[in-house]
Amino acid sequence: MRIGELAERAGTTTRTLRYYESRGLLPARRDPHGHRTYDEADLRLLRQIRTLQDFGFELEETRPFVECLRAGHPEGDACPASLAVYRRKLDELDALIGELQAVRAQIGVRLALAGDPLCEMGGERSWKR
Amino acid sequence: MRIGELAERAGTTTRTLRYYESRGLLPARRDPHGHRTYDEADLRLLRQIRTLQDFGFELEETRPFVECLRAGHPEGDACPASLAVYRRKLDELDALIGELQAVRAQIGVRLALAGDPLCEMGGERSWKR
DNA sequence: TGTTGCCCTGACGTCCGCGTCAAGGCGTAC
DNA sequence: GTACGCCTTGACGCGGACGTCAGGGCAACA
Repeated sequence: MRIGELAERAGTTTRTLRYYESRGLLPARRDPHGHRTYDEADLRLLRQIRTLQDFGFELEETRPFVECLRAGHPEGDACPASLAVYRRKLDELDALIGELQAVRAQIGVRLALAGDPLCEMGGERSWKR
Repeated sequence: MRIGELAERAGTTTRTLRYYESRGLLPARRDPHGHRTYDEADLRLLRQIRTLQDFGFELEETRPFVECLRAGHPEGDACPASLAVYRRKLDELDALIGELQAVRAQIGVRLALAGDPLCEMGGERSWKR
């Protein structure tokens, strides 16, 4: 299949695919016209990238997963390098979530002090006002 | 005081102050040499901006707080517009924290499925591995 | 023959909060 | 005189993941 079809089937754009190729993440074969050609395996790689992107992974962080799939593993996270990225991401998320919860608490306090009766306190247990 | 002193007292840089001025957030008087001149009130405004920036507020979101202080209120969050920003930020934070926790849980599950015995499950109660 | 539709490369634009460099002015100290 | 230190404006750079435009090619269909 060509780039337009792959983009559509993965819910992304041709620009994105060309960008991935420029980063060496998803290289394409070429047909006699110089047009990029992809197969079902490429679609799987692309879906893996998109899933991780949706999780907030940077593009470079998806590389181990892609290479793992290309190495023949059935899942992108079947390789040690992928698991290492998972663990790093877990630590990053924990740190970030902690900071955001601290900020949330601060703002909650200030809202309460400013006399907003709709504001509940307590942090993560009461999300809705 | 001049720009260098204000920057140092607020723990920031002259570049940052000129940028704030270019955004209309912290305009400066000028002395006969054309040099920017600030007073203690400007330092308070600047500290307010920096505090909110540290909280993750965008520069534009700090504007109501600055204007509130400039209007003579003792606190930047004493005005309705500031409180509105607080509430919007709370909602944004809750949404973001929720998403991040969902992602964290997903990654935790995948790590566990991939056979990482060090990984604990359960989301926000067990942050450390 | 012309129009449509897909593809190509190259390059500049976007957002945000500045960092960094260039080129120059003014005042003080040595 | 000249070196230093602070100030000025203007403008380009950065990072990340693309969006968008310019200019052109090739094939199928009417």
